[in-house]
Amino acid sequence: MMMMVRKSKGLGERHQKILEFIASYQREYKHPPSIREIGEHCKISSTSVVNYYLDQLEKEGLLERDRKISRGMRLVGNNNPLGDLLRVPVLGVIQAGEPIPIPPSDFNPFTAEDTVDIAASLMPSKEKGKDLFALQVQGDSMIDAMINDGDIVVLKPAQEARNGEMVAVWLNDRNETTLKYFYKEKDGYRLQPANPAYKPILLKKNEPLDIKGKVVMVIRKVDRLAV
Amino acid sequence: MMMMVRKSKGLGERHQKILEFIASYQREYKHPPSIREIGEHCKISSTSVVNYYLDQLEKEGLLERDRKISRGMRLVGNNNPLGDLLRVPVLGVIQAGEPIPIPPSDFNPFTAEDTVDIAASLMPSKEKGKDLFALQVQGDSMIDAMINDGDIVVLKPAQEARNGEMVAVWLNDRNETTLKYFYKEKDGYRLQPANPAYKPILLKKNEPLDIKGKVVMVIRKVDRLAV
DNA sequence: CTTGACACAGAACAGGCGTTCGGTTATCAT
DNA sequence: ATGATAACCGAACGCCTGTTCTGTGTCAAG
Repeated sequence: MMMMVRKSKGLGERHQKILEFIASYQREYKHPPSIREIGEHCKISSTSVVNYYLDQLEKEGLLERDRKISRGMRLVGNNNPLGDLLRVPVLGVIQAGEPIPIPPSDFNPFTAEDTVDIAASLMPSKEKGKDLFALQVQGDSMIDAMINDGDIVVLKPAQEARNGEMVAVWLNDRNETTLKYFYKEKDGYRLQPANPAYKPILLKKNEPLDIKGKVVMVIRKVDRLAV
Repeated sequence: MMMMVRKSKGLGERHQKILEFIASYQREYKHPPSIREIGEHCKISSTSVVNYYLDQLEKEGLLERDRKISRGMRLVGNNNPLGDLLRVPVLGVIQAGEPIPIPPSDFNPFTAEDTVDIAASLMPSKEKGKDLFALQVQGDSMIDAMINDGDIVVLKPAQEARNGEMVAVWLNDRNETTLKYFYKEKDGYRLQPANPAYKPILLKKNEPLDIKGKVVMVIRKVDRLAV
């Protein structure tokens, strides 16, 4: 009888096939396959052999298994078609002259109507708390922050900032919220546009500084037509 | 004995609790809980009652179940912490004076070293093919396209474009690839920067127009410090 | 040729887990 | 009061599924 012998130390043909099957199965059924299902689709007649391969894939670090649990396996890292999403509520619209809404502490993302999903892998682990919120930019008011009409800005609530962070700040004299890089200087604060073609705003120490949040991400969907 | 009676037709406290438990369990263990595990954490002593609630949640359209399959349940839509990701390969860097790389047809996302995950829900369904690719912007060369140093641009391969679409186009005379809105005009083409503070580029009909791809998304992570 | 590692097959075991059914308590309209 | 209905409980049934054990054919090293 013909036997497959793995020449190289790496992955054999069957390892690859199993990996691909798990990924495609999970894409289709939204849950992992059972050992027997893997066997059927990969022409492996014994569950013990599938188990044997899964053990190897686990040793290779390509798979994680929850023993004793039905379908308790998942592809590790980049092979997993299903991944963690952060559900970020879109609280409203930001535009010149409008204050930005702040999420109430009892905010429940389950009942939020408008949310955007962000792959958790895109976020630094520090920001993965559930207090993130998003705003949709309306108009050209954020153009000096390199942010276009329609962009989605993801923010983390904050009342203060460190040098170089982009913050949403309420400008009392202009009666608007805007996005700028924040710098503390010896005689006050400098709010620097992201686009060097625009001039910074200088605030004296005695002027009120009302930071609403830090920008952690900007997302622009370009599927619509521009003007 | 005290019984919970659902006054409103909507979700009761227990429905909510079960929903939240499934989400948190799935976030932690990467697979759905069993009926008995739900019961334990939600103080429901009978598996039949959990089943009873799951049926209701399914009828409400908040849950999908694969009967007969262990842990065969998933939260529907926005409640599901695990979702479809698009694995977009980052093929390289785009900067003034550099041509952008084009993905070879035999490109295998499984072996790609550098990828970004995009929540599938962020993409219009049309673009969900696997031929998307991404580029990292280096330098300020794309500043007129409202794209900053470090931004990630997601592109769909294309050789032509319709009016109003943002394209990556090779400018032969300038010896660089750039991102502009595309417009066809009667005597040629107009390549319009996204920022109205910059002037458009006008191309005559006889000048070569070399479109590399259409921009479908721009992602800016603002966790780093700016200059 | 012997030995051992490897790649399998098949069967049996045991626990996990969804399902179902009979029964109980509380609320409410009639 | 009374029946209907919704919200439970507990136990039993039985399939699903991971695990384990015994055995076999292949191949390369000693």
